[in-house]
Amino acid sequence: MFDNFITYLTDKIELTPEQIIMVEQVCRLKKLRRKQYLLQEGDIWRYNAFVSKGLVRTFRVDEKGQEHIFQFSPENWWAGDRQSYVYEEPAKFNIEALEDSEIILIPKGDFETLLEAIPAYNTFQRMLLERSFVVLQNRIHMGNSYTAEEKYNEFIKMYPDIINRIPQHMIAAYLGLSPETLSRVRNHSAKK
Amino acid sequence: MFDNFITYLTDKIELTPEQIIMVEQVCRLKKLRRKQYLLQEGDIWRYNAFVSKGLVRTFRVDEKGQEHIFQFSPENWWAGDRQSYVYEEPAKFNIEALEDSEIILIPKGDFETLLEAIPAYNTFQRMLLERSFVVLQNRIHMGNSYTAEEKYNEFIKMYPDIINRIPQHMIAAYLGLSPETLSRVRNHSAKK
DNA sequence: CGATTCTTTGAAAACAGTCAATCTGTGTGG
DNA sequence: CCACACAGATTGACTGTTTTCAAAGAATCG
Repeated sequence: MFDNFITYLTDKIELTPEQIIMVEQVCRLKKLRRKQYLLQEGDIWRYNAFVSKGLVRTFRVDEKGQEHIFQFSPENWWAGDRQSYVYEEPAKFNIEALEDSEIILIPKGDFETLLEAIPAYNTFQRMLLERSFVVLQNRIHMGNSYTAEEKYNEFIKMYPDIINRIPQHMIAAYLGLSPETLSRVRNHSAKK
Repeated sequence: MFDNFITYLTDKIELTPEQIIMVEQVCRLKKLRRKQYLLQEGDIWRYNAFVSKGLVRTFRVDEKGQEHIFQFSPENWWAGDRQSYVYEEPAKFNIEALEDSEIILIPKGDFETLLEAIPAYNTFQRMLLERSFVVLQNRIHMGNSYTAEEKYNEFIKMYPDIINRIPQHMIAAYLGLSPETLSRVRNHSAKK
């Protein structure tokens, strides 16, 4: 039931059989159908969510009603609203399934217990956060210095495996472009 | 000598006298004069750097030769290149003093030892990283959905205390605007 | 198949960037 | 103490990229 997740974990860190049981005991499986929400803006996010199957998007709606996608999470990625999680305040993000998905939820309290009980996991978790930090940093740089075309090229270079599972206008919403601009960029690039 | 830093730390977490000594023993003081560099692109960054006095900027130069400022670090903030630090690869960033500054350097290895020896510090460090993550997240959103004017207003709201210590064209380089655009935004806003 | 959703295309408008010149203030050296 | 040089800020005119609005076409889901 949690095999995907356990495989993912034991791939990264060594776990004793007892520790594996410990992990399994705090896992909860949640199935989502396409278009179903895992988190709605305004609710407080109190989980760590591992996508074991499917694809999920984390997005935000701005004052003008426009959607901005923060992250796509396919299998073996995490999803969540860190701001809501850390500060325990209402989420600004929504999380929605783009495909029928299976999510493993670990409640915040249990997760913290895990980290304390398994030092290697604590270290791994910190590394994960540091890497995510670097990714965000590069996205800021990209946003400030790349043209629309460069942004798109960077995206297909970074995420070649998921582009065909995501509607184009959502890639635009991720890159901070209008759908029309992205469409033009794609066709124009092809011409050259 | 390291008083500022020790005050900062004991303000956040409880430390025994022995632990304080432990911390002090791994600290190194580095004085920088205005325009001096703490890190140059291409070098590997192996420290944790706490600004105990002065002001420092972390920036990157893109292919077109344009500067993009990632962060300003005044007193009681940290500076560094996390990508270089984590992956031990050549830095893409430069760090330069904007004022005569005093920096406390803790070598990577020593810092990790500290975190292991002082669990409370480990937790605090993780919280710091999580908060930084949230800040970056919001900056991405800002970059994708704010106009030039909104970006500037957000900046003065977030960092009212340092705006008068930073030349305007550097604020522009931080926000991803041209200096001319920022100048116009400021005057135009005043008119209304 | 029917309806919705997604993509493409065109034309016009808005926004920010570039280039160039001028203006301002500051600090340095004669 | 003045004059000059230099870095930074402002302004204007122009350009270019991206957005917006609108409509039509294509694809997909139920």
